[in-house]
Amino acid sequence: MKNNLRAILKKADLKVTPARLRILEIFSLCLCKPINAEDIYKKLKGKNINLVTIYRTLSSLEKSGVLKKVDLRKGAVYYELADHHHHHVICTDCGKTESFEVCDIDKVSKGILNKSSSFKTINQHSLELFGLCKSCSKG
Amino acid sequence: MKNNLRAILKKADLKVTPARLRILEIFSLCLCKPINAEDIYKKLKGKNINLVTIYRTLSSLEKSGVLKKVDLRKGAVYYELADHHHHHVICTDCGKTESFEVCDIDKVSKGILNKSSSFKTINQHSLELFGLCKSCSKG
DNA sequence: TTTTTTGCAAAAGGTTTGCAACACG
DNA sequence: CGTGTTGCAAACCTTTTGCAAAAAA
Repeated sequence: MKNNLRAILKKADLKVTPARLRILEIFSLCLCKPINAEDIYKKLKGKNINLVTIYRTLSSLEKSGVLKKVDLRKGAVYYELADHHHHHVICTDCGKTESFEVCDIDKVSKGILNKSSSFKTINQHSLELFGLCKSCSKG
Repeated sequence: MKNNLRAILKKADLKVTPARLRILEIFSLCLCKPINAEDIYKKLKGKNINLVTIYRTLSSLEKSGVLKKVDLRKGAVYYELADHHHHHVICTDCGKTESFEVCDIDKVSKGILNKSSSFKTINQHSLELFGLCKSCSKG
């Protein structure tokens, strides 16, 4: 597993350092929901890793395509592994997050590009659904 | 037109004030692309309206459903009128923004709700496409 | 007149930057 | 050893908050 993480870093042209391994490890264990810099910082409490390093690592990993940003409308930037395409449903009350894989955006994108006079390519998209989970919609 | 704006504020249960009219006016003239607090502040330079007032107004207008937030991945919150449903294609290089109306998310949402054991309702969604415009993809 | 709204100053997040020390390859 | 990475402190930028003065209904 550790080797797997090393490989990811090498492929991304990033040097293998303890901080980066620890951060990547968190993402690989935490498949459930996107996390932000502060979340990671807390999980690494006592491991002597600076918040600044976390921000810088997140940024490098995003630029090299290992992580992607997710907008959860929470005032901080959240990230998750970019390894498989999916999206989220977020409870606007308690923040509960569920993911889903259905996504026809590529079709939509093609249609847009055909009609658009000014866009050439579309390579990313954000799609998040917001609503209420069963516990929060009671009452 | 001014009357139209007054009506919007009244319907939203917000008192009619010069600051709110000016801010709403900007949105009604600026149908093209989402704007943020700072943009509005600049457009109102010399009109003696405080940045704080702008933030508070944006917040009230969003809560009452007149405006909606748009995530353009730019580090600040952008808003636009919530009057008709559409989404955006954003150039990740120069920020050029185009909008489109096609959207089958409601179907997707229904599917998700049917399958989900923990979500009850979905009432909003974000969907933005990111890519390169023709000028930026040259070279 | 009562309740909101506004301005000002200040604080509060979240994120970025400069620079010297350190560590990977 | 050279270049990339880290820690620290400080800066930055966007947004929020407290409070008294001003304005809407």
